Amino acid sequence: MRPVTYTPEKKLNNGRGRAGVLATPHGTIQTPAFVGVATKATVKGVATETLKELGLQTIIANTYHLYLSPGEEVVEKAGGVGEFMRWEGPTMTDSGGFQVFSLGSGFGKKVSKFGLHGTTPLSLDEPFQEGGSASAQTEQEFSEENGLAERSEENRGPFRKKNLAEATLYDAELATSHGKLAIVDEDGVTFTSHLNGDMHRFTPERSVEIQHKLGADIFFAFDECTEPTATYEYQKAAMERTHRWAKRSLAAHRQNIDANNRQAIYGIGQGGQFDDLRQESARTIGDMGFDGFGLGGSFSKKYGKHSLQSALNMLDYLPSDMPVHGLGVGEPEDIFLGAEYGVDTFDCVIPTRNGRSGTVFTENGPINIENRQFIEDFSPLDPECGCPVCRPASGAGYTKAYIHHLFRTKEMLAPMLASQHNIYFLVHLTERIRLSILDGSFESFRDSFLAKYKKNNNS
RNA sequence: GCGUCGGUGGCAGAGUGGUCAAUUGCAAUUGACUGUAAAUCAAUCGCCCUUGCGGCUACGUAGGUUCGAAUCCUACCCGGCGCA
Repeated sequence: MRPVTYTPEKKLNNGRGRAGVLATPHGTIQTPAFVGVATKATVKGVATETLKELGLQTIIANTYHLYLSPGEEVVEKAGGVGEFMRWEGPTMTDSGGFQVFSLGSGFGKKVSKFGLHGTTPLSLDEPFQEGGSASAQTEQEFSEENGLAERSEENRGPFRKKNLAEATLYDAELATSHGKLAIVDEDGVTFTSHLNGDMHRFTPERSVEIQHKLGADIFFAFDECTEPTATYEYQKAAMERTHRWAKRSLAAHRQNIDANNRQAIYGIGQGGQFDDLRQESARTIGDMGFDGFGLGGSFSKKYGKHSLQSALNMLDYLPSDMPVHGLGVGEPEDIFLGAEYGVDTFDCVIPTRNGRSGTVFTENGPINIENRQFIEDFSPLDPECGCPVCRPASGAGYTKAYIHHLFRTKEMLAPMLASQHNIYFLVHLTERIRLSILDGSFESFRDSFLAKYKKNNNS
């Protein structure tokens, strides 16, 4: 018996979307469900005991970030990521593959033909022919977008001699180039920080090893998330590499009997915006024997409106009843879309990231609570919301004017309240979608919700 | 009263003859954010408009020097400090 099993309860007429139950060693998840993002073993701004109050059933932490700090051994000693943060429910960890994308695109990701034991290091300045850089974004552009100051804190990880040694073996020049690149090779990925010179290396086996120590109920195979705008050739190469890594991730997991009894591994499908690649990826990953499937990619609006839609078609080629997780899918419209196509669980930073910058979800579309117009608005964030911020058990909820004031005065309670409200909003939206699937009203619920939600912002 | 230093856009504070409608920070206005290098980032921020290497008004007030002044000179007003 596998540690995580999925049981569908009811399907939509399209034969794709469904409601079901995902059973894990730490409890069941009623799906579709929204998963809280706890990258560094904390949902930013929300105390663990509050998470349940918001309706979250599960959280997902990040391998790369916990490896950097406090280190996977510490988390293991703490009893696993769930125990570490005193979360009693089901947990997930992401593999760190996304960092190949987010760090790599920032630094001008390069792909090396030479593996760990290659004799001739690839010149850092030389464009790689087999697909080339996945990103046209320059380092300078990146700096302007992201701000240098924030990087140093994020990258201030423990210095690891072992990784430096590996990386040095891999490419001596990297040590003195101050890590302007994330370098992908057949064996894995070398990450470097140009601010502090730290080097880190992930391979599928290493990612799985770390995730075993993190101990989540569900974890992901190490993949390469690509820039959605990358060329067909690159997407294909990255996808095939991801498939090879998936096989290795799975093998590494199956070797560990103990972990096999306690943890489930999901394989991640890629393919960018190309239907044939997506199809191939679903078939390949679906046939490998994973416990579940991760819909990989990056579906930010800036990459076009229908990138998610086309990626979702790949789910048709998976074994039926294989649980599906939508990685980084969380805009209300996208949750509807995902649920319609059979995504069971969704994780997304958007409730907390947007919450921290003052964007608040409401039934009538998102608002920016910092805007001047709310200075004397004494109504709740969303009149129809039942969250602890809008409607605490003790009485009247917080008003827009109050939260507006908290943001204006930079009080730490401001992003906390906004994040909590946003999490509740998405959790309960997903829950209502689940209920609508169960009672057969999905389409009408979707249409009425979106009509209202999009009325004031036709995005 | 004498001496001295200083009065710059909402605030703080650069600039000290032309490339200054004026660096920068804060505030303000708006926008962005989809497996978190994010309690972050971006744009705008004197007035007018045909939005342009455009016009106008501006650097305490009033004059002056100069082809040209926020920048130099004179007087006055105001403020800090020192001495009476």
